[in-house]
Amino acid sequence: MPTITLPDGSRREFDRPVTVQEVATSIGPGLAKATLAGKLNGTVVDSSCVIESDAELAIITGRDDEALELVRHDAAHVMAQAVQELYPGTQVTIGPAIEDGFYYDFARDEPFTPEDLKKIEDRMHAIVKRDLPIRREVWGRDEAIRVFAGIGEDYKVEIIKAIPEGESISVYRQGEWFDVCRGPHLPSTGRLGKGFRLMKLAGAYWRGDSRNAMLQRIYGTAWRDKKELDDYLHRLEEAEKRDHRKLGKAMDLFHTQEEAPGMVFWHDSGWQIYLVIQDYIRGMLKSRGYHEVHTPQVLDRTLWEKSGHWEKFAADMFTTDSENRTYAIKPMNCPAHIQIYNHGLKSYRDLPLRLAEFGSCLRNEPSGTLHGLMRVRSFVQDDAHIFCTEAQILSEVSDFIDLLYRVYADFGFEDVSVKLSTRPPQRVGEELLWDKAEQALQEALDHKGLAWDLQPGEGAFYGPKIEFNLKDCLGRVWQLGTIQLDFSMPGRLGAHYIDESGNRQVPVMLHRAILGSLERFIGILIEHYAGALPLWLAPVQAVVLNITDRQGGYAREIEESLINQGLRVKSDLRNEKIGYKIREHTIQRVPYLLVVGDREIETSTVAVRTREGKDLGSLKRDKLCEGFAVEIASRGRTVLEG
RNA sequence: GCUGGCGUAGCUCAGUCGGUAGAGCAGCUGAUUUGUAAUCAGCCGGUCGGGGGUUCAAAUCCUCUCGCCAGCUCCA
Repeated sequence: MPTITLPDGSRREFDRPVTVQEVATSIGPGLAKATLAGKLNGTVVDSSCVIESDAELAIITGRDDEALELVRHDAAHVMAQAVQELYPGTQVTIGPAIEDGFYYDFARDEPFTPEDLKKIEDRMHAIVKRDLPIRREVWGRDEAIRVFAGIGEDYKVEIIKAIPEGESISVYRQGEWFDVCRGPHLPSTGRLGKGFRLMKLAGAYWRGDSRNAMLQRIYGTAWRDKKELDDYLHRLEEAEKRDHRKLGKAMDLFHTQEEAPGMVFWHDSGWQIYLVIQDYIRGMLKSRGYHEVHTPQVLDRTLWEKSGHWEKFAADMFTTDSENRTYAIKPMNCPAHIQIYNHGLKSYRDLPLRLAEFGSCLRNEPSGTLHGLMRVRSFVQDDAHIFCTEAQILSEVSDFIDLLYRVYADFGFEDVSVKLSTRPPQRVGEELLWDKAEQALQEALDHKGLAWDLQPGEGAFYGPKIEFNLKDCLGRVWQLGTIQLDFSMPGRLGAHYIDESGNRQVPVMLHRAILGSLERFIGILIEHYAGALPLWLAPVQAVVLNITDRQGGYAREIEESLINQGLRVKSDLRNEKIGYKIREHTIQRVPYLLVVGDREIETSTVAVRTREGKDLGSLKRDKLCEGFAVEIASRGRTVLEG
């Protein structure tokens, strides 16, 4: 005789087992109609779920966030049904709800075309209209295997076989169509509504393994109603406008071309950003005890054999031959930095030794992974290697995390996700060392009060690591900073120091980068700011615009004086209307437009307009300079005002 | 690397059934001297990613190849 406790604390007693739907009906007809599912003791269940004993229950309606996942999962099922109705013989595999939508992977010899997508979507709407009740059934294992094998669903059979013995096998049925599924689901297909759309086609390996067959994946997005869908589509459109590849072209920052896949031709404006960032990082490192070095691009194969790269990553390295010797273009800087470390005998007094380099690296990334500035074959890292003792790990990692967050904040990034990756199955080094290393990283993270996710087994073979990630405008996550402990390479390459008792010891090496690849970082910056970079980073910080030829001399004078103050300024003296020039430079995201006409000459001022279209009025020249200086020094935290 | 899609002027894009390539912007020239997001007119501009093939004829069809895009796999 269950007593149901509702979210408001009220209780309802029943003299027999009841379903979620029945509880809803007992509360009111409006709620009964709106019921999609229930949350029973914290777990989302079908509205048809029978409650036999006392429980806490919340009714889930379209207003609840939990409804989103139900809708998406149902959309996947409805899509699978539509596909199988339209293309008999197509096998279904898996189809989960994901962020913003859902997908379903199909096995079919013939590829789906974009036109098919439209047909499938139309059929989905038809299935929604049929408003088929969705019913949960529990099948026996053998029966399930027999039925699915009987209709030629080989992948489903494999899925069923993978379900642990003893776990019940639930099948959801909507009309003629059914699928093995853990659930829960909506009460009927009609509840899916119109808030979905099929988005794209893609290949995907069965069980995510590139050795397996390639399936056809159809991605869709699904929301609780049409309006939410439209909002989402609008957000996507806006995000696309921020795409760094598009903006990079429009703002003339860089280009790529066929002859150099995965490599960037930086134009002067883009390179300006690059240089400002390098200068900034240099300043930060200098004040924190780093020593900047510079090492060769190309190193003999034998060095890479010793470091272990040749064996593990030969396919990903570019190589070159000369006079019977084979060289590799460096994919990373660490072996070279160890060479510098190895020059001269090191004492424990020399540690920690922090060697930094804007190291230019080349990696022969698979062609399919290249992506604008985000994934390239040639890039520069703000790389550094810290050689230290085990006892120094914690403080070095902590200092690094402080520095990293300081840098990210200066660039305007607050939303950083942190991951700790621990020992992988294949690794070098003693367990005790791994224990210590993982603990040191974890301690440092907790010490800083950072929220982080654990990625067990995802560490490098030589040591655990912390990753700092940011999302791009399309929601893809990219790694920027990292700090990795390495107990292997220093020993392999013969690094050591003399400890307090006069014994030789192998130092620990910390690989660390804050921005990661400068290319990727600039890509993220462009998208984060939609091209409107803060004043200190903008390639052109201001443009002086004259109204007529009469102010040409004055405009040049302003331009020169600002350049002499170290600002990046241009003048636009073309014989064009002021509106035309303003439009052009606004599109180019120039932070400040300085308009000079006869009035400004008379008063020795400039009329200041921001790229957002805000008119700051006429400012005296020294006030302008001062304002710029403050805005730059504060990294945009204080901006120029009229 | 794998699956699917795409590649036309500097840029954004159109190009029907295979019939010999077009617009806007940019550029150049001229006029206009202009007050806060596009002044007007004229001109120039293409080996249709590249190779091979089918055809009387290919941007269009076939094939190989390169690059780009999306996803998957990978990312020391």
